[in-house]
Amino acid sequence: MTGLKSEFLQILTEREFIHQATDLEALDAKMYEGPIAAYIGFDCTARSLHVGSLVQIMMLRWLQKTGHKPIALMGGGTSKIGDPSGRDESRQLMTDEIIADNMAGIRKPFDHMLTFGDGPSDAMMVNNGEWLDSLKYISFLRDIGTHFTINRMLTFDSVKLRLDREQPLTFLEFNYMILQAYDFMELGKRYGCVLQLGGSDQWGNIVNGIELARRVNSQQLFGVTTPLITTADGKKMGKTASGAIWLNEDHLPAYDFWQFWRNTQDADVGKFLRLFTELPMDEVRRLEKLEGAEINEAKIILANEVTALVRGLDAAKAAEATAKETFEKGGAGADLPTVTIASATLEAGINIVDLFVDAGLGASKGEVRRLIKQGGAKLNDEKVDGEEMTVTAAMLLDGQIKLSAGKKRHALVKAG
RNA sequence: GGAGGGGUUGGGGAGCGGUCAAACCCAACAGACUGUAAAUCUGUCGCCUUCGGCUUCGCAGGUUCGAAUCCUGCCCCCUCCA
Repeated sequence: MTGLKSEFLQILTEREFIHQATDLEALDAKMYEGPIAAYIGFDCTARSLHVGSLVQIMMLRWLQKTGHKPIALMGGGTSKIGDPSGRDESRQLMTDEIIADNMAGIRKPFDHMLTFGDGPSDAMMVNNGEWLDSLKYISFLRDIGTHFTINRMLTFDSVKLRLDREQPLTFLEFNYMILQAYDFMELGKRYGCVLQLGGSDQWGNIVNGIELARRVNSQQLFGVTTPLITTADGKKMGKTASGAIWLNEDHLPAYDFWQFWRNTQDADVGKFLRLFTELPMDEVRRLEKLEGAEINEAKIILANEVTALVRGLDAAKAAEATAKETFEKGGAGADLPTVTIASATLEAGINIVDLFVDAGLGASKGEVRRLIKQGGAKLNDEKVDGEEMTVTAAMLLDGQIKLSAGKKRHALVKAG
């Protein structure tokens, strides 16, 4: 776009990652001059990250690809406090065990997506518990606390919002921004990290770190934030009926993950290709221009690319094969969710409604009955037209029965 | 501490003694149309085997033939005053 010189910032700009940035020209100059280290912090509040964090991880990848050093900071220490940004209520305090457990879960996708090691552009994973856990209160207050005025802290959105709504903000949470600021400075000191990336909700926290480093060390640090990613109809991306789109396989099977991307709205295809794949921009522009049924090609590519990135190539291929088999050939792909029913039960016969519930295609029998009544239930691709139907082993085709609820939800039943 | 207002089915939000499983909106789900898209239209949307039953309207009791609706106690939230 404009006269940016560094490859990293050019890419980020072109792919529309940047929402706000501090002193972009100076940062650009520095990144053009030579490799830098940059970090993003991740909360350890769940066992897996979801697609909301994928934007951030993509930035780390680009950082690595363009020769810089990405640091993934695990908030092992700060998660004991809880970030009040954008929240009306305090987080539940978490125990050390839970945090450690979460951290182990969150780690997983990073191994796919970044190359870790000791080389100059190898990624690092650091836990801020390393320095936060052992802080000495009085000396911390004297060294760091003097650089923060309450007056200013009260003006930050994360704080102001709570106060305006007269929601309690504990002193514990009030300290969060100071600790995150301290993190930034500490990473600068330890690893020469000069840039913090993050979501737009982290702007305040990032700026605090920059100011702290300037006051304490007269060091110039930089910050870049990404916009909140929304879908074309204005919703926050990544929420579906069945829940968040998790990055971890044990939270969301690869097939479902793939389907999420495959079902992207037309209007979002370009945006998602830019942010969540590394396809060349020429290709992105070509794909997003496709119209009518043709844009489905772009969606499949999107799904393949993202799934391969996050889950690995094999998972992506399996998911694509299953989708193809299921949707294009009307068959039953191996990657569909599968339930096993005891052979004896199946021999004796099981009611269709119960089977749908067992297969997870309905939350209650009532729901399944409704589904049948409305003509949305299928068994081996034949419409189920009565709730009295009994399913028996005789209906197994190649050892399995395919159940469908509507056009998109399928499951396989096997005898076992 | 004082004075008021409120907690209803995923969310918002009606209902204020029977006709209430509870209006309406959103979300969700299914069907039609399509392209595994969006928009639109139609239907559904507590649980259970039924025009039948069961369990729901912060919690626990009570009044009544009958309560989400009235009374008592408790818990939680909000607004205003101090």
